[in-house]
Amino acid sequence: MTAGTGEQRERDRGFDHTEVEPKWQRTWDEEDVFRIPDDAEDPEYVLAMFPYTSGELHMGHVRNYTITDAYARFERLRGESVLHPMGWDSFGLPAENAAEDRDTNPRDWTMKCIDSMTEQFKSMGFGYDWEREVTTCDPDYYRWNQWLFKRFRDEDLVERQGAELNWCPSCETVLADEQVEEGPGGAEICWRCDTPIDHREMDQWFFTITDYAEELLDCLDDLEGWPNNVREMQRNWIGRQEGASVAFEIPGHGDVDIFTTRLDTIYGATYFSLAPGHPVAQAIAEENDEVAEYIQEAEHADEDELDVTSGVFTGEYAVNPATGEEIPVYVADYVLTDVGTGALYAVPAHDERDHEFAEAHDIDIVQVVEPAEDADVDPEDVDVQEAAYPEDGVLVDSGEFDGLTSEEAREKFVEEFDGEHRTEYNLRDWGISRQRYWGTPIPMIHCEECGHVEVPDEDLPVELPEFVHTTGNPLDAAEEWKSVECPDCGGPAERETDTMDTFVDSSWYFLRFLSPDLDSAPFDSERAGDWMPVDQYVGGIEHAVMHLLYARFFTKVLDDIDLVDGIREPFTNLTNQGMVLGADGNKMSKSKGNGVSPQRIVDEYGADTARLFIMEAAQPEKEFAWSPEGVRSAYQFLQSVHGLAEEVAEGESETGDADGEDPVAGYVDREIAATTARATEEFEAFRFNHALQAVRDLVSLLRRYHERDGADADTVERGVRTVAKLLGPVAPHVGEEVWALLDGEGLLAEAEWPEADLPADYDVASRLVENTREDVRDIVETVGIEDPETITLAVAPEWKHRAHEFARDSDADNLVGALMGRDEIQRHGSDAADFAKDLQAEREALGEVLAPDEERAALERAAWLIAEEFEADVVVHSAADADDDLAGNAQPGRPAIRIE
RNA sequence: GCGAGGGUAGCCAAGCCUGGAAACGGCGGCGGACUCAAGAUCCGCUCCCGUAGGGGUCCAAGGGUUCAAAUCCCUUCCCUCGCACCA
Repeated sequence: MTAGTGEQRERDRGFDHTEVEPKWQRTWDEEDVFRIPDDAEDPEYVLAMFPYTSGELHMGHVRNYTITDAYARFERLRGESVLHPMGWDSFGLPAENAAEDRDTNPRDWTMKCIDSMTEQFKSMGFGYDWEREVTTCDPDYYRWNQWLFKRFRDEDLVERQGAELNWCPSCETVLADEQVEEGPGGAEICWRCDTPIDHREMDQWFFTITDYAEELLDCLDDLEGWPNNVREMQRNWIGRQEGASVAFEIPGHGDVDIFTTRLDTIYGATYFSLAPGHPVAQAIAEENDEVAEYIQEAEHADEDELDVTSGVFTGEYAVNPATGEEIPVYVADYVLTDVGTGALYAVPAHDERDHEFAEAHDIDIVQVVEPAEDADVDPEDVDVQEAAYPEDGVLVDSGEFDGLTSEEAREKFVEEFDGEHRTEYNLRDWGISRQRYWGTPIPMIHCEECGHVEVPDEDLPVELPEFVHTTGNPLDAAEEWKSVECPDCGGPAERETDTMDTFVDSSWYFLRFLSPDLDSAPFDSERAGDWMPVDQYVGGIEHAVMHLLYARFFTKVLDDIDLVDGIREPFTNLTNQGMVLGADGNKMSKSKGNGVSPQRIVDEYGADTARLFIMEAAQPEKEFAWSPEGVRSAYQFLQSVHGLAEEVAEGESETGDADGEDPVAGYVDREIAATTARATEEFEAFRFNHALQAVRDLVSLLRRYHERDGADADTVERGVRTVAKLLGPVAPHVGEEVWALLDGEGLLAEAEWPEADLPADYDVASRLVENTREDVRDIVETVGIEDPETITLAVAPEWKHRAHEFARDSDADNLVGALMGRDEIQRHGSDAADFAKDLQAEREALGEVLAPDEERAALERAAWLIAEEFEADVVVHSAADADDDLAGNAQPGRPAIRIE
């Protein structure tokens, strides 16, 4: 930074953030402003997704945490108890990698990161109850992962399954399905390191989240405080399919269950297809080399390597229970082992993939459904030999069932062919085993004699041993730690060396915040019943499926084992904050060099500037680009507010017209009230940028008024105090500073939010004023009046207002007639007739207007703005005071204007 | 392909649910005030025409409902995101 630049000088005149910000941070801390006592009743629970302990706060974090901090502060000012805690998602592979790179161990590295991040959080002025800090890698935390694992096991929600699993060769661990992403060319890659994954057959610990699939899906409909896209992503992920299963006999191999959503097409089944992984396919392979070869090929092929129509005839035939016919059995790669039952009957006439396959293998195509009468397709135009007809319709060629609709047939056939209704889900059980060190040890022991034995509760936590540098899993290398006595038989046994997926940690951390030090249970159940669910949860969209689904699952289980009282969803309202892009509009990245470090901005401009800029830039869900001009503008605005406060504080507190009759002060007063109302509404709706815009407008007005001769000092001071409060949630340090300058009572952080009622007729009056100002400008401009001296405004006469009101309420067919039938109007002769016609023309669109005297008062309050703008005298007349020429032009809500 | 969300002035973007003013803001541009000047700040203007507040044309395109449509309904086109050999 160059000393002596214009900006530097500017800064010397205003407040110095490097001094002001730490001062207030210390004060809040000393005063315990953000503490929430355990006996608080149903506080507002405001939560941001806790950060992974990378050691560095980036812009995304700053945005995330500014949003929750602003909202928490806002709610606190409104008199709510607010729970706004922070913790550390501190287990995970990056710590191990960092330890390897730096010749240290994951614990020390993580703790250092936490220290440094805590500093950064504090320098941003985020108001957390640090007494409730939670750290997942602390044995006092993860012992409860272990305890919960055992309770889940009591409920039969833990299973040991052998399965083919996703293995990341770089991370040397398995990954959950949710942690596998699609890379270039359709390859499956690791979500962390983008390494293409392998598949390995391993024994793993699973949480049987599928037991909750139905509820997890159904409850999404009621999560109205969640964004639609997140709910939709979860619906997709859970993937419910309603269908039926029916058995087909393959002689020599018994009954094979199929799953279908189109049981109505069963008469059109012309072949049968097994997934390569299906047990019957495997059995056939043992005697059939061609099948064995194909299976081998299919299992090792990468995506896209096999043709979509690839498959092999097995030589076997399945019996169609509907027709009694024998249809050929194929093994085909397009049938997936883990979808449905891994077996299906194929109906080429009514399924596009089956059609394609049938054409390639020269299999019959038999139509059994045709368009219903009310369909937009003519049955004549359907040629299933050409293309499949996959829509529902009416059955044909289906024996005695011809004429049934598809829907009726699906229902009927379940009974008819001895099948059953069945619901399939895409969701798989949650494999939580990870072959890594830096995680929660799974509290199990393997005994040769007794098998899998739990570690007794009194031996929890199973703590991690010293970290050793090794290839593979350090827990495997920790021989001494590994070897234990079997709790059941006392014989020699070995500890489980897998640790838990770190998503276990984050599935209930929001509950630990309620009672972080409790050592008899993971959390205080009674308090959970009162304080949960989280009212506002803010975090990134990347957790739409994994974290948010797991946390929902945990919450439901915890309720079912009576640890929480009737709370079945953890997060009532969810907001996904948008991305902060680089100034060039691209995602911030090292390679593009467009990143902005929060620390640099805080050093240079202060936390308040960063916070204000971020909150002004866009609504929380929207992305926005970093803008140096925007940052500077935020900084200057804060300086300007502070400057105004200083001037107000220094000025002699003379009161202009102390009697409160000054119409200009009245105007400013109404604007103060209106801004408060507007800002309050916008804060509530999470549209901070709109609230801040209103505050900026008010500050401009206050400055303008303050600089005016005879301005009422009380009014200005009241205005600036209001600004301090409205700005406080977003720019808390400057807010406190301004508050203190004006001798505010106590701390701003603990002050009371201002009353927020919109002044009477505010909207109508301000529209009147705006329109009138625009009209004056329009006239001056169009006519080209060089230097106006007097601007006269005249309000419309009473009778026009009455006529207007009458027209608004009237539903008379002939409005002109109805109006002219009224004596008070009719006696104004042709003026009345003309006006009545005008009213008739726009009768349906007539807006609300003020009464004549209110209209006049509103114009008088605002006259100073016009006077200043044109450096002219402004006179406001009632209809009676104005000369007839002028008054005649006036309409309700539209005063007559004369400019001389 | 299925699903969700979108398309608003030169650019970004509010409004749409709950129909009623060429349509909030911001950026950029233009004019003015302040200044020796520049910057910053403040006040205006920024679809077209207009010497008294007027007229014309507007919210992806087309159609419909209505006294009245950016807003409601239908059709088409385009964009973004999620899911997908899902039986």
